[in-house]
Amino acid sequence: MAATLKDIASELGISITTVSRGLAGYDDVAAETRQRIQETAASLGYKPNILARRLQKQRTDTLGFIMPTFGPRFSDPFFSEFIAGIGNEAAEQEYDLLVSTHAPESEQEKQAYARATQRGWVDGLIVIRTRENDSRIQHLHEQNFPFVVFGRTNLPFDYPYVDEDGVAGMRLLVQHLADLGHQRIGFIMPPAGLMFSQYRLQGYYETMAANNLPVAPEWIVEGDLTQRSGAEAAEHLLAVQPRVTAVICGNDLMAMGAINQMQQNGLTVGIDIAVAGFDDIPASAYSNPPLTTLHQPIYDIGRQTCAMLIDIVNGRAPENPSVLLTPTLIVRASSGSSIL
Amino acid sequence: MAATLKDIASELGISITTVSRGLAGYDDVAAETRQRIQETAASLGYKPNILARRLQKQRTDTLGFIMPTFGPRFSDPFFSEFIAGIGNEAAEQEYDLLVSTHAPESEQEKQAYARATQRGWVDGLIVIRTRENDSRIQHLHEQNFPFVVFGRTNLPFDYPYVDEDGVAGMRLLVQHLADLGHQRIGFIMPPAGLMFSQYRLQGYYETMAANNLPVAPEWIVEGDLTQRSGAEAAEHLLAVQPRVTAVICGNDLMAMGAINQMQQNGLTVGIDIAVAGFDDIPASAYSNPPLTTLHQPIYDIGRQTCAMLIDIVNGRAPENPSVLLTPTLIVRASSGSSIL
DNA sequence: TTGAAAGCGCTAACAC
DNA sequence: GTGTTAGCGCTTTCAA
Repeated sequence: MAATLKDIASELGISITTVSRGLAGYDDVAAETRQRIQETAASLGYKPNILARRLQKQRTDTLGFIMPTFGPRFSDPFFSEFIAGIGNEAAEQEYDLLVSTHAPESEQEKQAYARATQRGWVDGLIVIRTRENDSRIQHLHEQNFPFVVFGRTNLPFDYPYVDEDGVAGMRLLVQHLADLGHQRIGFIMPPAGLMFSQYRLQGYYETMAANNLPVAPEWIVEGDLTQRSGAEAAEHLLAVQPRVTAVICGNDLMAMGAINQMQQNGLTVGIDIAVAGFDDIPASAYSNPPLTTLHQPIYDIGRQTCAMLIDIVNGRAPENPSVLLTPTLIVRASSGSSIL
Repeated sequence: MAATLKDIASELGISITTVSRGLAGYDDVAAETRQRIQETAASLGYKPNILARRLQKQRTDTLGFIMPTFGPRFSDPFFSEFIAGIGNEAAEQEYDLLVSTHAPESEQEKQAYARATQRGWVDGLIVIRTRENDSRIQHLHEQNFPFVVFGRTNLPFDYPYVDEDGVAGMRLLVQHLADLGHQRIGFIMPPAGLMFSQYRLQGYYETMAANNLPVAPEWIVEGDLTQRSGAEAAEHLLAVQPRVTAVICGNDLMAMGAINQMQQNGLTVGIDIAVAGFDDIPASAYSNPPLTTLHQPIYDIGRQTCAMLIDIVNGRAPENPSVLLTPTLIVRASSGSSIL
């Protein structure tokens, strides 16, 4: 039912080649012929078959993004914003975006990467939520397949990435709390296997040390980035005596869970105890109390990551293949005021 | 560099056809031949070119999802969860998911739909956030292109959809507040152009009337689904005298903004004033106070929508092409207790 | 200015 | 069991 070049050609009694060129706007087609071709194409409702074109051109004009999702109730505002960023950049540069979702480190995820690097699937991949010795990056590197990472990993070769400087971010945050007079600062860290956890943890240790503040092992509790785990971690932290006076959370979602738990325990967050997050998701400005956090420009990071990938798949060297952005400290009521 | 069937064939001195069949596991290939084919394929690192296969088979095994996004800071947890739902269902049934993002009603969105219905792009589309006389649905219907909608619209023909019963949901919620003794109940409605706003508004009117409660026009303020707009709308509502004693918000995000604003005005939400949302995003359980809301199983809706679409693109009639789900009322502290 | 022909990589009907 | 042939729809040399 859908019209092809062949249909137009036979309708007009000319060759497929000429039709193809006429439609493509080549100037070696007589103006009158082109005119007739375009009219016929329009009347037949011709639409090029993108698959055929791609097979011929040997490129898909498609980018892939394999989302690591945890469990069924996967609802992290981070991802909507990131997808909007890469999606808009891709659309502007006329690329399609293929998205798939898999549990991290699962067999399915491996297969998804194996498939994605087949010819004809996508021209390049975006990788996020890096892990230690990230096998995805290892694989892509070995296959010599184009990719850009949001995040870094500890593998002994170079690869293009955009990342936030977690160490610097935590430095700002810990220093802020230390300046307010806090001495016992807990840390609800993100899953240890994620690279950004390590940077944030490192920043925490470094800045505590720089302020001559000791760190008790019980002050560090691991969560899984959800509100629920933040609440559970807070429960553990509060049981440790002498109690911490401030708690830094590895992301805003956990911070919200932690705040909720503290409030249920009768504490007034921002007065009895200080809490801070990481990410500055929109909700953090509207929580009660509003959340002190580190702002990351997720949308822009998405755009930048995508733009870099498009450069790479087109054989252009990215201007800067190792982008490191420092998060901005956003002070709100949850970290309270000086307790000196 | 990548090996093709041709490479394997010439390596082995046999025909491409035999290689193709050997790899596909047809049983009309000698076991020994198949063996050799597979070994050579493995050693050459053969991976089928998906584009060529799709061109031949005349199907893309890909589904499309065009996200309506508003502004750069687009960060709605609803979408992560929905994408996880359709993504997982698609993956299980071996479909790819093509995602693009465009501002609703924009020229780009129109073009995206026009492109998506070209042959070879995707086999079917998922449409969400329906609007009045939704031009997307009109277009897809006219083109006779396979699609499934999450939501409904007011067009005079049938189409497959999954939707929440917004009228029934609001009935539960308004009744809950009326039962608590509230008589002046405000409504921060979602954008009027969205169909679900109309259902929710209708449910609000109907249930107010059923309880013999009058509705003042000033009690209805329109927001844009973001926290910010919820806060602004609340500010307007609070200025109206006599003051409403309860406020229903068209989604949880606006409810959080509204709560924040009320608190800044010195009100204790859940005591001085009741607030409720719609969606039950994970954050609503952890807000302060926790939010009374209507639960929608977004993830399952995503899966169901996607499964229905896959049925349709395969020419199977969906079991039930018009699924209407009633949201569940989740009562939390934000709606307080009886004020009788 | 136009057309014939080859080819992108794969599948499948049909013949041997 | 295996090969020949045609074809999916398009682009692009090369000749005319």
